[in-house]
Amino acid sequence: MIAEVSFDAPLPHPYAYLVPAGWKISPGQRVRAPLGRAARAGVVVAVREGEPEGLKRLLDVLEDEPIVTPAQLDLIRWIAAETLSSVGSTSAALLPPPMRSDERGTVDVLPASPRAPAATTPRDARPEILVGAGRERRLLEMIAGADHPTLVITAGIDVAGRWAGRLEKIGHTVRLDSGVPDDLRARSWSAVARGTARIAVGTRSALLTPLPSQAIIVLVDEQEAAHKPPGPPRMHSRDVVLERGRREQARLIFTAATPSVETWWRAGPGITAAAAAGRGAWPTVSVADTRGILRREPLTPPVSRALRETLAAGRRAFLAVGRLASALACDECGAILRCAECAIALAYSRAATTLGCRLCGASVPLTDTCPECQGRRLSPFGWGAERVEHAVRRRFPRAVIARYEPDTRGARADAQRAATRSADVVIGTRGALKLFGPASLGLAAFISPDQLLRVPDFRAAERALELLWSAAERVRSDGNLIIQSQTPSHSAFEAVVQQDLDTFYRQELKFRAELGYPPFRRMAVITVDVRRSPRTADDVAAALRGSSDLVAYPPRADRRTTVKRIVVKGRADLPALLTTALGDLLAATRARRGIIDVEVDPVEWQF
DNA sequence: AGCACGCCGACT
DNA sequence: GTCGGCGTGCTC
Repeated sequence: MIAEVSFDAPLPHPYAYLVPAGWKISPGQRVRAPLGRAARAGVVVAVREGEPEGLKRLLDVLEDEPIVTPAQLDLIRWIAAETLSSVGSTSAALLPPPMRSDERGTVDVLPASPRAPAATTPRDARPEILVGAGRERRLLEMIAGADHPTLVITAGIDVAGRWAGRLEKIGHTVRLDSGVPDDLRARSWSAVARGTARIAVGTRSALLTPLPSQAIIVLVDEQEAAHKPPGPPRMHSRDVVLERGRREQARLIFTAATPSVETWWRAGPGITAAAAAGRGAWPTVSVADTRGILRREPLTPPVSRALRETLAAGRRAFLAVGRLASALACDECGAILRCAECAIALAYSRAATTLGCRLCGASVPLTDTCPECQGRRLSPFGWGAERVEHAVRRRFPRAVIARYEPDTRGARADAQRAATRSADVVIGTRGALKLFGPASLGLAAFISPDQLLRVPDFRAAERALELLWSAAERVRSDGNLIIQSQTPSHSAFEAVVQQDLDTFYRQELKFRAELGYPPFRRMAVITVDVRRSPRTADDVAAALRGSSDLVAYPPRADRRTTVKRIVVKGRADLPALLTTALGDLLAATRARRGIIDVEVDPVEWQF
């Protein structure tokens, strides 16, 4: 017998090995086999008869039974094809790490009996969408009331942990994410497969957990970009769940405060009623127009007033700032001081004597002369956390103010957590929102959310809505959410003011349809490393132009790095068209070296 | 991915 | 005269 093995390496094809006599090897089983000089772990993707000459022998099995069914192996193949990735790297990302040999022996991985029957006529998966107030309570009730095993997928390990705690109150819950030790995780995987564990929680690595038929798969916060982090499997968990649900006839439940535009569109008219029914308590939301206001003061009068009232009432306030720090600009010619290397605005901080580049870390001495016009009137614009803090301190000297810095770790993170817990006013970026529970704030104010709408991403408005809505849910119904903006009538702001999702999505879908964006077209971004292969970008662009069903935009250089990007649009069959068009280029070594990188259905638009 | 081979610069 | 850079190629 010959086993075809796929490895977790950028190898496009499986490799054939001789199965030693007497071994029972099936597809979906993980093995160790010699590859080059080393022994490596891989997954058996096929077993066949054939000529064994010239083949090496398998070294070892990592499990006595397959860890996935043939149907799931087929799903892995589908994911690999859709993402233009290898089967080996896709399965490595979707399966729990193999147990060490000293841990094995007690666990039978996949039993013969309860496995999902292959769907005879796959129907389109229609997830139930839980939106609006109380959606998490409703989800818990649904899981408690259902008589079927449930797999809950979250975007992050911390969220998985929180849900594990909530679900434990309903029934015994196992965790399948890397927040628990590997051996426990492997045991939980097999417990779910055997049907002895009824409720399981995990992140992306739990997406393929074998489930009995009629299982429920829940995707928590389906709109989260964190459901598609970098690295394999290069697919949003939503798309994996939809395909799995379609193949296995599973019941799918998505939760979202603000569903992705794709999900809203897929859900059909029913979601409009669901969103309307989900309108719960809501704070007073207002937009403070900053047009024509002197740019020396980050707090508009409405925000100052609300902050005063909030502090007087003994409630807490959150002031949201953008990730971009403030910069220096010339009052005479308007030039912005930029990093000579990276061309991005240098960050200005009030205390520092230098300007810093957020990208390359370069430090430039503070100057008082405009490099463009030699003018002497450089002044800060944009509102970094530091400048906002200064403004609040000046007005409210007795308030306890804490700043939330996103990338703090270790002891400093603990100190920060303590500081933000006891502060009256927390100033921070969007990451700070997770510090506050539902309806816990007296005031949330967005200092300059217009930045969110200026990022060059067609999902900018959707992202802005997500953030603002999430803030609104954290404000008490007798509290205030204030949005300071130069474009106060923007549809994302209007949606939060009116607590009306439907109008926003209708407009957004119209815009997406007109401009040919998802869900009406699929997109891909192809990145080519110019330094290592200068002509490849042109070769790729030429290859894409050969396909009449693809629209490829000209390669665009990224000033900050050595890459060029090509944006491609196509229809539902985009991955297949890309595979055909790029065939030889992808098979070449340079593709595997990461010189050509294809990201299908990108969610984070790096500029 | 890892690892070998292979051809050009600064040094025990 | 070697040690070592990483460009190119291969792994059943």
